[in-house]
Amino acid sequence: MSRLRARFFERDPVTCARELIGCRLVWHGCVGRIVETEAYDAADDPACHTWVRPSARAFVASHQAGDAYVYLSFGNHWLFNILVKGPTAAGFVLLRALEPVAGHDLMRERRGAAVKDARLAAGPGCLGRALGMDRAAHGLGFLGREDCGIFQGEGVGICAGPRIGISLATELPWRFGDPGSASLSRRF
DNA sequence: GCCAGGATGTTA
DNA sequence: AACATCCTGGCG
Repeated sequence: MSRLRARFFERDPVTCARELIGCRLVWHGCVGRIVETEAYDAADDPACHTWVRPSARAFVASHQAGDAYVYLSFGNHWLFNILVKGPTAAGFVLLRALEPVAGHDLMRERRGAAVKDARLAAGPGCLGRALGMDRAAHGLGFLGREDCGIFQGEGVGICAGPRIGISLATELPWRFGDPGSASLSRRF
């Protein structure tokens, strides 16, 4: 299985978001198959943080492709994005859902014993919680770390639809997923 | 099953 | 004031 390098993220966010479906995320003892992502474009996407946040624009300028962009949403949910930054485009890919592959015990500890395995990281907030995400991960170049990374997966059917939970640019079909997965945050 | 509402902290 | 969310409870 081949490890994704920063080069993978030196392309436009929509392409990256789509091609991440089916890949495996390794994160400090947890492994999950990426089954849902969203793309956010730094150039002209009103839903992207760069649209209204100088701090997000500064992040893009001062970090490298593949670095983690992590922030707190609604006061309790750490959302895990990956910086995409190439010659002609920049933005973020939000990781929205994983199918647990390994580290179930760790994830269950953080999410609660009652949560079904398939639902441990089924949603961006749940994913952050399951992985133990917090501000310490923000800005981290994790692709090359021993205990972290993303690895190529087998090809799967990928579908697209409108992004979830936003109020601007809702017409863009920039949510991607494996429609057969039981770990989607919502059905397509 | 579906929907409305509240918790909660950071940014601007 | 808004927000890239989640869980609960009320109602069919």
